[in-house]
Amino acid sequence: MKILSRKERDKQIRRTDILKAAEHIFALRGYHKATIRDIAKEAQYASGTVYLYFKDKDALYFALLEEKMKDLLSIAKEKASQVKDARKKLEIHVKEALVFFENNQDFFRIFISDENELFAEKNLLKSNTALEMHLYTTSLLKEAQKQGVVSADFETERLADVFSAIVKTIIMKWLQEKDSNRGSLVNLSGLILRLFLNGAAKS
Amino acid sequence: MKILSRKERDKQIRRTDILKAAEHIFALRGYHKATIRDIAKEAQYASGTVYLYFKDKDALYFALLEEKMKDLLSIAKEKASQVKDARKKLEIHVKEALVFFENNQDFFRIFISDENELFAEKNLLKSNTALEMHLYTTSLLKEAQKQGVVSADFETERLADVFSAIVKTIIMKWLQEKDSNRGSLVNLSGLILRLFLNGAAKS
DNA sequence: TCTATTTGTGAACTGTTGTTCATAAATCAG
DNA sequence: CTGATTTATGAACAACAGTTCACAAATAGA
Repeated sequence: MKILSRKERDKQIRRTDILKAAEHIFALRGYHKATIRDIAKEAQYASGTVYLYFKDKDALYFALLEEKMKDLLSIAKEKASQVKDARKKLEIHVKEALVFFENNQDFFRIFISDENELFAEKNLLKSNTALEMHLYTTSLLKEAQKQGVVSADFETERLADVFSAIVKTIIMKWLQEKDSNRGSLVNLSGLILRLFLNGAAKS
Repeated sequence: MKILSRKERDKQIRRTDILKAAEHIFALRGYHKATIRDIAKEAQYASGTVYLYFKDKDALYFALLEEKMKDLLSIAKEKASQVKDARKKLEIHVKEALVFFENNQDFFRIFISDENELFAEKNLLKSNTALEMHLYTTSLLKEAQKQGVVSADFETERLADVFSAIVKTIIMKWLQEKDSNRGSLVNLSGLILRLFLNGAAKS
């Protein structure tokens, strides 16, 4: 039925509106200080309405995180799959992450905070998508080790952690710079790769 | 007066007991979920007593953070000042941090969470000691650049950020390992320095 | 147009937590 | 020992935020 389908579509749109509002408020205030009332207000709904679309605050938060991470992951995988060279794959991976986060700065803030919550509390329930992202990064690096681009001396797991940490750090600091003095985030992909692959020492 | 001095000393001891309890609870639950009641209970006091030693929850939290960071900073500075070579200075710096955090794991969790809170909210009030730590790391790297140990191509600020990020990442992952399979954290100083200075590429 | 169903509302309910304060216990000075 | 001062207590208070729900508005189908 056309009608029912449109109803479904409208429902999705409203759900997305709430997610957008949540993204903004969570990024602005952090999970704990963000209130359902704030989010509802931003989405131009009453607070009760939020509960028609999400079971509770947690479900809203996780839906937001999961869906955005899925977006990033699928984009990155798709683009990187178009080349064979491991170094090039890494480069594309970094660039896609930088582009994505430059376009989703609110989400980046939530993404970063979330990791620490998970670390601080012994909440072991890392989201599936987060795990997938980690696995994917690890697989890229393993391939790079096979191809001789990256030294096989290091444990791939640790490399993945450090690699991600460098990317995140560069993004964080870029976000903290005054808008006026900063160019596009993608310009920093070279810096990231050079630091990760060749280090800081004088060559 | 001897008597007054002992009273003062006892007061400090009680204050320290509360700080210890706070360190444990904050590390366990994170700032927001940690309650004054929990902390008081852990320190074997009633909740009101906490307010005899600290103005409010925030003051307790910041006192904890500041005092521990000061400890770390002064130890690291002292030890590193004993050598001239910039690479050696960096090495000592890393080792001291690793030793300190291995002995203060609860504090490390708080320390990490705090940075992200500061980033998530636009709370620009970074603590003085945190700033001092950053400045100190920067100065070490600047010296390393002068001595030709580290390439002058990079902005020292960014290097300091990345350097700290690598150290923190390695510690975080070490903390997450099962106690049984992990040796002392200090053993990882070589890994950190190699990754930071020479990168992950096959040499 | 009229009724049924879906969707939206926001006041009210509930539990939690930071903080205060009247009271009690402990310690001290003389 | 006694009154004064310091320190500790935990019930009570107030604010806040997640969640529910009785009711209202909007929409669909006839």
